[in-house]
Amino acid sequence: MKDIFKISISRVTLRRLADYLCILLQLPVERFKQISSAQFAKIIGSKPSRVRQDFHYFGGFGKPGHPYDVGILLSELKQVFGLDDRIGILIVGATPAAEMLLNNSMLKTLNIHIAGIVDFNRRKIDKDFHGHKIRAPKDVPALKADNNIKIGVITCEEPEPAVKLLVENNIRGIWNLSPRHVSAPKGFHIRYENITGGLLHLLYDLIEL
Amino acid sequence: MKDIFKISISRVTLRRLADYLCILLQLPVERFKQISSAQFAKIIGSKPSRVRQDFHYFGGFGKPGHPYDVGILLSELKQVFGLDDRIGILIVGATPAAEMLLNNSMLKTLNIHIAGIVDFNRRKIDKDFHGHKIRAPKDVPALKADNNIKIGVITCEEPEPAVKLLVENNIRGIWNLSPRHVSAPKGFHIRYENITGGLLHLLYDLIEL
DNA sequence: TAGATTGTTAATCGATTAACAATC
DNA sequence: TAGATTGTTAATCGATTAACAATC
Repeated sequence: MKDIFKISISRVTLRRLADYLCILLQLPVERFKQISSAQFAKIIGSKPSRVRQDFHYFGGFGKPGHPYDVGILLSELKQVFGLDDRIGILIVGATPAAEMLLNNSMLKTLNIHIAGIVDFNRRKIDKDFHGHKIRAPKDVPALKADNNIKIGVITCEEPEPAVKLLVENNIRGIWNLSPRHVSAPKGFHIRYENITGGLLHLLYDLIEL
Repeated sequence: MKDIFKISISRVTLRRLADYLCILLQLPVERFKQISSAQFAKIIGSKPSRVRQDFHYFGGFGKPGHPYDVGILLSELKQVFGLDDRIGILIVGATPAAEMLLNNSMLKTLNIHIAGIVDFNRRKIDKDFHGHKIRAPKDVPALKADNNIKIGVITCEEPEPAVKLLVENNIRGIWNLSPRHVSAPKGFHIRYENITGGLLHLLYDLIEL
């Protein structure tokens, strides 16, 4: 990463960079000390030139004549996403989606930890949820102070109160796994993750004529 | 949908069409009998001309001079994704991600039902999983015969045996929620759903300089 | 009819790709 | 050095957008 400026990177490129990172983390380390743009492209189903162009936006991560060094690549890609610090996320909603995140091995590998699970339902508060104590909304400031919480994840069906809570606590990244669109003030970043979208796309692919 | 031919539609357009459909399904029906491209664009954070262009690939879903009729739009969009028939999906892996899908209200609304949950772990087979009996891999042919199963969902960490099972049973849509990339023979459609990709994108957005 | 809003086109903008110079 | 593979450019290809004609 040679540039100090944060250049404007397209959503698709950024998304692919995330995929590259996840692929590297899944690779058997002993067998892959180096990886070429061609090998990479084959795994991900892309083209070597696209891989190199994606890296090029950040000045390139290799040296001409040699395949990429997996260790260097990993460290550069982690830096792109600000993963040098340990990142905390706050889950809003003690739901099956929350459990899925608790169970997600990639998050641990990325040095992203679940700093707490909050629920609005009073009967759930203080109960155990797969090894985590469910917290009350009023506990969020204390949790945030201790855990470098950058992102709040909305896993409940109704996103409005969750967004309100995150905005009040100035948690500026909002990952919306609920089915409804929602908005937040300027300075907050929301991502609507419509999981069924991928399934529908697949259904379209299956239609034949 | 005026065209009989399946035109080549870009991934981004198709993905937005899925989002449009999900938004319509979440809209309070009483208040929205009609919706204009401008209203739509505002909800989804897009532009009216892009909404209309997306619909235009399918010949357009409205009549000049009038906003779209929500009922017609819903029916057209469902048709785009082949949702006129009741679609069945098979879940491979009795995992938290599987529970998340069982709990997903959008799937029910889309007339997509979970036809069965299969696991490779013998100790899990025949046990109850949130109201579903966990099935053995050998039961898949019978399940498929009864349930119009179009898609198999891989929710376990290790995708290889799951893909093998789906290919053997000629389930041609493979929705891979596992962290690893995987390939399948020609004629099968695989979608790798890297959920952490969205989270990483959000982390990038939060970096400031 | 007049007004509203779509369908459709074409210009603009951005992403992909191939080609090759650079260089380890 | 020669070979390999990157970094970088520029051409091509595709998506977005604005503008307006069509029309209910």
